[in-house]
Amino acid sequence: MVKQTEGVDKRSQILATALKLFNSQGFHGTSTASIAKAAGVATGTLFHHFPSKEALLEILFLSVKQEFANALGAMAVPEGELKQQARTLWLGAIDWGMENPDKQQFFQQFSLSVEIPLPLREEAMQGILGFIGAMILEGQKRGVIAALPLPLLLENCHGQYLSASRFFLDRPALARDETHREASFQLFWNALRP
Amino acid sequence: MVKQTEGVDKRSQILATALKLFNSQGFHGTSTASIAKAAGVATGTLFHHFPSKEALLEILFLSVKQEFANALGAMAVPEGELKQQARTLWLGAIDWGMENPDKQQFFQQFSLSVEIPLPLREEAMQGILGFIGAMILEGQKRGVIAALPLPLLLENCHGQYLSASRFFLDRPALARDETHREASFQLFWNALRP
Amino acid sequence: MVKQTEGVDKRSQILATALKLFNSQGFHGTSTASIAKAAGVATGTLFHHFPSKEALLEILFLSVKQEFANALGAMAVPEGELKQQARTLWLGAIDWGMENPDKQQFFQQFSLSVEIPLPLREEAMQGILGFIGAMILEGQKRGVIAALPLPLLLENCHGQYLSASRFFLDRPALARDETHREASFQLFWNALRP
Amino acid sequence: MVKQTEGVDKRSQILATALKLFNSQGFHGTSTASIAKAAGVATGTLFHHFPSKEALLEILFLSVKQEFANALGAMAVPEGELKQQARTLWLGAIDWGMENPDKQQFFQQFSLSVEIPLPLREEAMQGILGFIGAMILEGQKRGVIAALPLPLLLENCHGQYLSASRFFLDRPALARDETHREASFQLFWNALRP
DNA sequence: AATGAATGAGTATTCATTCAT
DNA sequence: AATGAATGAATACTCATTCAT
Repeated sequence: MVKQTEGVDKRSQILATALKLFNSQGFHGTSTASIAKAAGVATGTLFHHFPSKEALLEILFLSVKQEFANALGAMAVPEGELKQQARTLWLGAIDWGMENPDKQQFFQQFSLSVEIPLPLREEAMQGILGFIGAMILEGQKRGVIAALPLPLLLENCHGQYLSASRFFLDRPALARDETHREASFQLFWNALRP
Repeated sequence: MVKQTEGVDKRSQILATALKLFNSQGFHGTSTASIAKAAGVATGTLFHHFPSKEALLEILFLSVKQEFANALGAMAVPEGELKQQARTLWLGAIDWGMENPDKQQFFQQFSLSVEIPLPLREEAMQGILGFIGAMILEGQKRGVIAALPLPLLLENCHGQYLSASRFFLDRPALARDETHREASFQLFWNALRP
Repeated sequence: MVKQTEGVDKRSQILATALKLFNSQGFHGTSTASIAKAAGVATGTLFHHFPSKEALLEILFLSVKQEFANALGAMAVPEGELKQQARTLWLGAIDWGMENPDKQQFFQQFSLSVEIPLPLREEAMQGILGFIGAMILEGQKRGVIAALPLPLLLENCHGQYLSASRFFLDRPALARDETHREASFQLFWNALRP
Repeated sequence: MVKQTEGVDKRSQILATALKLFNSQGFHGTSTASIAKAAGVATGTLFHHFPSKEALLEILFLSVKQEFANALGAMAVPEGELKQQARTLWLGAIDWGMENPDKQQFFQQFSLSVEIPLPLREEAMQGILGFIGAMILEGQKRGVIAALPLPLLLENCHGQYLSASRFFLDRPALARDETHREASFQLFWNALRP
C-alpha cells in the first residue's frame, strides 16, 4: 500500500540519509543541501523537520543511542552467573554492531566527538552504561569484579567496547569467528577481574 | 639574545597555536585566519609554511605523534620482568599525557578522527604500538600474556590507553593518586593475562 | 505588471551585467562580487545559477555567439548573385555589430582569447563560419572565388571581419558612411577573387 | 667561456621565461613566483629588474615588437615593382613568425589584448605598420592599390596578417608549402587591388 | 507540509610586492 | 645585485538558513 522509499515519511528519509552521509563524509563534510538531495527532498524540507544542522545531528545521535540501548535491554538476562550475563551482553553488543554497521560506525565517530555537545554525550553514556554500572556494582559485591573506582571502570569498559567493535567493523569476517569473539570478551572480562 | 616568543621561528609559532586552537574549537571550527592572527603572523605566512590547512593538521599530527613515540622510547627498559616494564611504560605514558595535556588532548581528538587520512593514522598507530607489539609477543612467549590474536590485542591496548588518559585528563587530580594510577594499570595488565 | 529591471529573472540580469563588466575590465579584472553587486543580486545567487566564473563566461560566450549566428541566418538570402549575397551578409554582420556594440566588443575580446577553452572556440567558429564555408564552396564552383585552400580562406574571412568590425567599433560614425561600408566589403570580396 | 644558461644575465632569463609562460598560461595565469622559479632566480630578483608584473609584460611586448620591426626592416627592398616588395615583406613576416613561434604566438595573444595598455598597443602598431602605410600610399599613387581610406586599409592588413600567421602557426607544415604561402599572399594582395 | 531560489557572512587560498640580510 | 621569508588585501566559492509561493 505504501511505497517502499517514498511512503516512509520524509523526516525518516532525511535521518537515514544523514546517517550514511555523516558516516562517509563527516559532519562538516556533509552539506545540508547534499543530505536533502540524496534524501529526495527539497533543501527547505530539511529545515521544516529539524531546526538546524546541529539539531539534526543531535536527534540522530539520540535516536541511534536509544536503539542501541533498547537492543541491549532486550538481551539482558536478569538472573544467573554474572560472567554469563556479561558475555551475553558483550557478544550481543558486538552482534548489534555487525547487524547495524552504519549505526555502529556512527557511534564510533560521534560518541566521543566534539560535534556532540558534552552534556548530550554524557547523558547518552550514562543511559547506555547504566546497565554496565549496575552489573559492575553487583559483581563487586559478589567479589568477582575488582574493587576499583567505578568511574574508571566505566570509562575502561567504554574504551574496550569501542576498540573491540572498531576491530570487528574493520574485519567483518572475524566477527563470525568464535575464537575472535571469545577473545574479545576475554579481554574485557579479564580486565575487570579482582 | 633571542626573544622568547618572537625568536622561535614563525613556523613553530603556527604549529603551537594550531595545536591549541584545534583542541579547543575543533579542526573545522578553527579558521586559518584565526590561527595566523593568534600566532602573530600574516595569513599568507601560514600558507608559506604549510600548503593547506589539511597539511598543517597532518604535520602537526605527525610531530605530536613523534614526540610521544620518542618519550615512550626514552622510558623503555629493555630488561627485567615484563610486568614491570609494562607498568613503567603505562604510567610513563599517562604521565606524559598529564605533562603535555594539549598534546594528549590533541591525540584524543584526532588519533581516530576522519580528519586524519586513514594511511597516516595507521602508520602513526604502528609507529607507536610497535613497542607494545614487541612486548606482547615477548609476553606470549614467556606465557605471561594470553595467546590471543595480536591485532585484537593491539586494538584493545589502544582503546584502554585512550580511555585511561581520557579519564585522567578530565580529572587531573586523580592522575597523582596512587590508587587510581595503579588501578588503571591493573585494568590494562589484567586484560592481557592468560 | 512586471518591473522593467527587476522582473527580468536574475539569471539574465547576471549575464547582462557580466557582459558589460567583462568588456570594460576584462575577465580577470572583474570579480564575481562586483558582477553580483552590479546586477543587484547576492554573491551566492551568481553561483546558484552558474557553477563557476569560468562557466559564466562560457555560457555568455555561447549565448552571444548564438544570437549572432541567428542574426546572420535571418539575413541570408538563398538565391541570386553570390556577390550580392555576400554583401548582404557582410554589411548585415557589420550592422549587427553596430547595433549590439557590447556583444560585438565581447566577441572581439574573447573569440580568440585563451580564456575560452579551445574546443568551445572552435565549435563557435564552425557554427558561425558554416554559412561562409558553404558560400565559398559555391563561389568556387561558379568560378567567382579563387580556388585556394578552404581553411585558409575561412581564417582569412574571420580575420578580415574582426578587423573591419574593430575599425567601425572604434569609429561608430563611419559605420554609417556609405564609402567606408562599401570599402570594407570591397576589401573582403576582393581578397577572395580568383 | 660563458655558461649557456647561467651566463646569460638573469634579466634576460626572466624575459625569456616570461615569454614562454605567458604564452602557455596567459598573463593572469602566470604568477611572478612561477616565472622566477622557472627562470632559476629568487622571487625578489624579478622585482629588481622590473618594477611590476605589468611592466614586465610591457617591456617584453616592446622588445618582441622591436625585434619584429627590425626583421621587417632588414628584409625591405627599397626599389622595384611594388607587388614584389609586398610579397617579400609578407612572406618574410610569415617566415619570421615560423622561425620565432614563441614570439609570434605572444603577438597573437597580446597585440590586441586589454592586458597591454591602449597607448602602447597603438604605438606598437604604428611602428610596425609604418612600413605598410608608406607602401600603401605609394601603391595608391601608382594606381596599383585601391583608393580606400588608409586607416581602414591598415586595420585590414593587420587583420589579414594575424589570421594568416595564426593559420600557419597552427599548421607549421603548411608554412613550407609553396601553394599555401602563395595563397596567403594572394589573399592579402588581392584585397588591396583597385 | 513542501519547495527551491535567494541570501550574505564566512573561508581557504593566491599572489604581487617588500625588505632585512 | 640577489635572496626568499613575510605580508595582507583580494577573490572565488560554500553553505546553513530563510521565505514567498
